[in-house]
Amino acid sequence: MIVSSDQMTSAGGAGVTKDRILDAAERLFAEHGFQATSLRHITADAGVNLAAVNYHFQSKESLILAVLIRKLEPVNRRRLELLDELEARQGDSAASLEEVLRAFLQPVLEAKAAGVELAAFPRLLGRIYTEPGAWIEKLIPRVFGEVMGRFKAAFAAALPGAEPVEVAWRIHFAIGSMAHFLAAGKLLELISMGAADESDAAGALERLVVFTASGMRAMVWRNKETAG
Amino acid sequence: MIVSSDQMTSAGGAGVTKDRILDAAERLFAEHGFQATSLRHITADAGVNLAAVNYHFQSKESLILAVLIRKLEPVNRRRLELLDELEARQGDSAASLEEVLRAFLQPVLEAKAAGVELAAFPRLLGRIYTEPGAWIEKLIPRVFGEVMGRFKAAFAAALPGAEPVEVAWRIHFAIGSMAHFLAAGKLLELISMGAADESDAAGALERLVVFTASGMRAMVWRNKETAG
DNA sequence: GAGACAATCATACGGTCGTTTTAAGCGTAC
DNA sequence: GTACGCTTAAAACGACCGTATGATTGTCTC
Repeated sequence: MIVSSDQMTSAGGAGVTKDRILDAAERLFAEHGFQATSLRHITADAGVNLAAVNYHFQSKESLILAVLIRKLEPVNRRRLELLDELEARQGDSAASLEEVLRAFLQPVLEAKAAGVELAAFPRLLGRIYTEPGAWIEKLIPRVFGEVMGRFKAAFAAALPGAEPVEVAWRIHFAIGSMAHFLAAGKLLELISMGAADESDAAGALERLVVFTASGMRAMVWRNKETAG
Repeated sequence: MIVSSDQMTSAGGAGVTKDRILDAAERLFAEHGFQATSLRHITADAGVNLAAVNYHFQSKESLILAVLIRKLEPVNRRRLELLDELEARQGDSAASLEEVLRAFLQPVLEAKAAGVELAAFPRLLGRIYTEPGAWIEKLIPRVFGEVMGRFKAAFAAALPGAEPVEVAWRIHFAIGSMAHFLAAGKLLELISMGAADESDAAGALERLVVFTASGMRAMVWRNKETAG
């Protein structure tokens, strides 16, 4: 119960309590889901008072948003970094589909490998449009707006001849493979009866890139065949 | 408050209340999720008494299981039907990857097109391994045991040269694309900015089959190239 | 008709939830 | 040294949760 004084200064040491809440919330949300995790669990785990949540964040919803944003921001920043490098290296010519996919997928799988629990987010994504009130819709443009725009253009450039609508379908399927891997990775062990290792980040990335690149390209070819 | 007498006979008319509960629960679970849907919501929506849930089902968990099993059984029966037809038609030679995929995917998309709300299940799948107590793990073998076994063999036959572990990876990715389409179909409209139509069942099936078939095959080829 | 029986009813129990209120502790500025 | 932010603390609020209980209903069997 002894707290050093610098924990409470407003000018000096920054909000320790706030970060403790965020850390505990992130851990518990990932483990039990959002609804099932109560503020009392979080504050008990963080060793802070219950009321601190509603003081630093205004509500549980805002806390969830803060946790997700903090978790996803570095991933998306790394994605844009890789895409920047890629485009700088390519110059005028378009980057290959595999390279764009790698830039998109690698930061996520890296984060997963580094122990960041990302399983909660795909689950949340699927829930956004079915939850009453759609309380979190504003998260999408805020967190994914830039990434979505940049990568849509990159994918379109890497898939010449595909209409924008078809590019969207392919991106959607590719995200699906990734999201399902993140959210239900353990299911892989069940399908393979223990033989496959979901924690093999490098192997997973390579397999994901090959799988999605081929799937996305196949749809282009098919389009060309049937339509052109 | 006037109820016809045949609603209460135990011998004659079958459990009307039970079905009303299942219907309301299915609708509300799909709309709000499992945790967020209370038994009071369900019984109010079904127009039955609160205690009826714990009378006909023993607990909320059992109700959830009953809802899911009722919803998924026809889908999986149809899957096996299509696979039976396919294998009977093929005789000794293996069915093509596309055909196996179609048998696997079509019943799900058909059900979705027919208005059966399936979005809740992928979400649940992702949650199974993170929920405390894993209260629903027994659902997987019960509902998917036969389907999983039969289709694993069919996929392996359609992907000659692939080790079982690699087949599992591919199935996992393919399921991911499907599950993500079911769970977050509306996200597609957002990516395409309203141009793509997620309710186009035939188009979705065709795109899914092409995408996943190509992805799964590409991993075989790559394996042959690098390993052979 | 009387009793057995399954189904439905109104109601209550013990808990937990998110949030609010009120008070206290602390560093800083005047 | 005292008034003033900012942060934490303890306790309570009203609401809702899943479940259990005991009475009541209508129907069937004898």
